[in-house]
Amino acid sequence: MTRTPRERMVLSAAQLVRIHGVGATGMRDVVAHAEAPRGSLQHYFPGGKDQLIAEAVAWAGDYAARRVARVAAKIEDPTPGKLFAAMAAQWRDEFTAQGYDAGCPLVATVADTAATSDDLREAAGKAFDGWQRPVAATLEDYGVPAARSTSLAVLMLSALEGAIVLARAHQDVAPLDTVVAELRPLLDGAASGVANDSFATPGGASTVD
Amino acid sequence: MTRTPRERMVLSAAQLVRIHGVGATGMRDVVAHAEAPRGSLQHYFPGGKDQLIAEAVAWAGDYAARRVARVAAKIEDPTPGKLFAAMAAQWRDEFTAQGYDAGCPLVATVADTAATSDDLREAAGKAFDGWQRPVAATLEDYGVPAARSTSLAVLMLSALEGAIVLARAHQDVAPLDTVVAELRPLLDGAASGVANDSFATPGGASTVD
DNA sequence: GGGCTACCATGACGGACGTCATGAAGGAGG
DNA sequence: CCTCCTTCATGACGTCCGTCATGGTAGCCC
Repeated sequence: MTRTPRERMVLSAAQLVRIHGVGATGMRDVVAHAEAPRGSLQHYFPGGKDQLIAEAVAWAGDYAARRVARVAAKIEDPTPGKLFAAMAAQWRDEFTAQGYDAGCPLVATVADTAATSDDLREAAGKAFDGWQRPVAATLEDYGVPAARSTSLAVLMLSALEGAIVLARAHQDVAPLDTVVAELRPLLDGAASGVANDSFATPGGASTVD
Repeated sequence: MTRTPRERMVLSAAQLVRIHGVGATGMRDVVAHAEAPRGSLQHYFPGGKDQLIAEAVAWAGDYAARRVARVAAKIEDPTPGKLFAAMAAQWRDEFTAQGYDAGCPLVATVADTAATSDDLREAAGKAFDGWQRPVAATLEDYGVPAARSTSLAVLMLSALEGAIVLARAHQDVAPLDTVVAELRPLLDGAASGVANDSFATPGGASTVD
């Protein structure tokens, strides 16, 4: 609570984007939520709404990255599958405790502005990268080969984001549990040096048709 | 092109939501895009914007379901992994051909309105169900046990939706290719009757910590 | 033909938005 | 004390939004 008004506004913007999306999040809503003076907007964010949202997206990316590091440190007997389960559990806990009003701000930003603002789309892309990097690094710590770790990190982020959307649509955490249950063996298998395609049809083409 | 103005408006609404999200899609934009008379809005959609968007979402769900059936019919020597690859390839092709402006309308609707409108959130949930059902049914046709097919369908939808978001953020189809490459062995393994948790730690708890 | 219904056209209303102009506190340094 | 600069306050402007009111046209049915 000792945060500067500027920080509060960025943080409030991120939270409001999670709930209402970029388009439906007004500048007046942000200052009201941040209990900040409205006049400060044009002072701290001369770039207008885009600058504010871009900073909120960047903050969200950093926050996600920090959260990965924090949760990874608390896993005992760590495996890739447990890391993914822990990441999903954070969303599970929030949904059950706080409801399904808030989703991922990066998804909301991409959905609303990918076609409209290159700046915001790029900011979201960098935020995703900043989130993906510690995931991949942690996977390597757990014994996943470097060549594989970024691929698995992309899979984890994709499955998690998609499950979040499904969970919100259904107001049910079941999709989160499902992707964790299904992905866990695959992820843990990658750490023990088992080849990726041990089950693939031998000699099968890697493209469809 | 022989579509009725009403159909054109629903279809245009769906396309505009894919690009701009729900909040930034205006009714005037819809009638302009559909080349429909503006006066028809209050006649065909007395429920206002919510009704129009809800119908667009429902249409999108039906369309996705039809597309699954259509693409499944064209796969030779079908396996679950090939089905997933084919579904991802449809998005891959669209991104490379048309650019990254348009995403999944269901994701955009959930991100924008999950906290605001129960009607739209529910419509999105039903649309996801209508999409998931033919996927699960096709998996069963391919030899996946019934108990497993819905779980894998949820995983496929989640991973696909998440990869679509990542692809749009990066303006690169790589995430789609990655999730297909990583998920293919797992999916194909499920069809040959291999147990899901063959790699899981024996007797391990299914929750983290 | 008269009347009824379906469909389309147009303009207006109230509100919310992002942005800007203007100006007032309030401490720092001379 | 005066001045400068950061920070905050407030009101206004122009635009766009979703919705509504009103009226016009076209075709079918009795």
